[in-house]
This record gives sequence, C-alpha cells and structure tokens, in this order.
Amino acid sequence: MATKTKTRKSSAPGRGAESSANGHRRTRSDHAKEIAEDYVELIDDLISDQGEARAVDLAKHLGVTQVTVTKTIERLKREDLVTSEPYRSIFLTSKGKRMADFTRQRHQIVLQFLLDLGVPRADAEVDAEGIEHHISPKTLEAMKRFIKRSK
Amino acid sequence: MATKTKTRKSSAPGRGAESSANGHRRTRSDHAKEIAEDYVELIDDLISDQGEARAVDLAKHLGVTQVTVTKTIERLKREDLVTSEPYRSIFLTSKGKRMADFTRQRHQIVLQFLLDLGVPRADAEVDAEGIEHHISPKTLEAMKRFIKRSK
DNA sequence: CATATAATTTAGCATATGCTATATTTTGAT
DNA sequence: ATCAAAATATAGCATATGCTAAATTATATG
Repeated sequence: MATKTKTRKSSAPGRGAESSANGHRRTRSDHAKEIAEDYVELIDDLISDQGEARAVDLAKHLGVTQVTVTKTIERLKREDLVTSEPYRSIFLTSKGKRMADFTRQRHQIVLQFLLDLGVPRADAEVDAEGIEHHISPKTLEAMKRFIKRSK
Repeated sequence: MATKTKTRKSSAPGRGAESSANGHRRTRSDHAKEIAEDYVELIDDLISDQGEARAVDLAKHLGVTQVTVTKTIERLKREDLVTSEPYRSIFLTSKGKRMADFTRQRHQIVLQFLLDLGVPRADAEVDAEGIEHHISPKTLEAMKRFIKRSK
C-alpha cells in the first residue's frame, strides 16, 4: 500500500551523522548548570558591589520573580553552591565561589574577544552572556590568543 | 537583630547593573527555541541525507528517547514548524524549512569561524552546536568578516 | 515601640524536557 | 498472508524553571 519513495535502510547520514547523541542538546542538566553559573556569578557581583546578595536583587537582575529565585536558590543549596538562612541574604560556598570566579573570568575573556572581533559593545555584552556557557577550554584558549594578538 | 555590616539601600551595582532583566537567562521560551532550532535543522539534514526524518533517527542523533522526541515534535507541530501523521515520518512546514535553512547557515559560519580561529575540529563542532543559538546578527557579521580575512 | 512597607516564603499551578514501561501500528521476511 | 521485529504512541512519573496570590518575617520610620 502507498508508494514509498525512499528506502529506510540507508543508515548513517552523510553529514551530521557522527554527532550521534553528542554535540547536540546536551541533557537537561546542562541547562541547569548554565542557570547555576548565572546565579553564582551574579551573587558574587552583588556581594562585591552591594555588600550582600538579596533575592530581590537577583530577581531584578535576572528578570524573574522572587519566587523563581527562591526556588532556584533551593536547588543551588542542595548542590552546595550557596548557603542562606530564611529571610537573610545569600552567600556562596567555597565551591560556589570557585565556580563564580571561573565563570567571571571566562565571561571577561569572551566579552573582550567579541569586542576585539569588532562586535559593538551592546551586542557583545548580550552575546557574551549567551555563549559563555558553551565555550570549551580549547576555544577559550583560542580566544585568549586572539586577544593577545589584538593588543 | 545582629550586626548589619552593610546598608541595603545602595542600589545600582557598579558593574553588571545595566544588564537588569536582560542579557541574562532569557526566559524559558528562549530555551525552547534552541531546542526547536536543533530539531528542525536535524530534520532537514535527515531528509536530505536519508530521504526522510524518522523519530527513531532524531532520537539517536539527539541522544534522547523516542518518547522525548515525540513530545517535542508535538510542540513543534503546535508551533507550525513540522507536520507528521501517526506512525509516519516528519516533515518541515515552510516556516520550519526557513528556520532550518537559517540555522544551518549560521551553524556553518560559526563552525568555520572557530576552525579559522584555531580551535581543533572536534572541539569546534561541539562548541558550534552550543553557541550557535546565541549569536546575534552583529556577531555573525563579525564572524563572516573574520572568515573572509582568513582565506 | 508600634506599624507600614519591603522582602521572603509557601501554596498551587503551568510548561518543557526528560525517563521507563507498556500498548499499538507498521515494516520486513518468510 | 502471517508473524516477528522495529517504530511509534500512550500512560504515568520526575525535575527545572516560570508564574500569581496569599501568608509570614524583617526593616525602617514616625
């Protein structure tokens, strides 16, 4: 019944095949990790700039409600990235601080890289936020080399 | 009461302030859009390479189960990006095809850019998948210029 | 110190993505 | 044509992120 125009049994697409189960949408936990990086970096910034990190400020900066912040903070607590007592401000654990430091450093490199590449600052800042979570060590090094070259 | 070491009312952190509610984690729908881009691009590739796009192949390439694919395809149908009948293969709508074309073009540019930057191919391929969804038009143009320069 | 305001939490809900187990349909081989 | 295998769908569940509304706690001000 019905005309089958193509056989199913060809297997292994020419291009895009070798990526099987990799490279692509990297499991749900990767997304959660991006969120975690955003949070710890912002918490660290707020502590530096304002002396403390309050949920209300996180909410403002992240563009979400305080409820969302509270729930995400609960997860970050479970993952030993932050600590906080009810109705008090939020602190980073040493693990959280380490993540924040690394994330910020990477962020600065990506931003400077985009600027040196000729991307207008406004766009560079937005894009840096978006792509920083997906930069491998190799790419980060290539970006560093490029920045040095640009000096 | 306890000692308060810092006042709360400083407002406007020195750096990282102007990003308020922007630049950062851009609403849940942005994540859904990334997934959509991955799907339509892969569907288009599979149709080109194998003649048709089956859920089982999508699952294999994306590293998720067929159930997850089915559910996401349901959403993409609602968004008028794909069509499919029960137990049949998946097709792109014109809107889906347009998205796939744009996404693939952008992907190629990002990949070539990373390669020209000196990133090893294996890493470049993984990173391209990760960052391609976060590249603004301005950055894409800067990447194109860089590629031309590298020729 | 009493109280209004601000910040936080709790409760309840929605959506997107992911899973396993099981049922159903299609495909392919005999 | 039958029947086993492959593909797909359905049911039911879990987690992460997001929301509004309402309750609770802390802070600031008179």
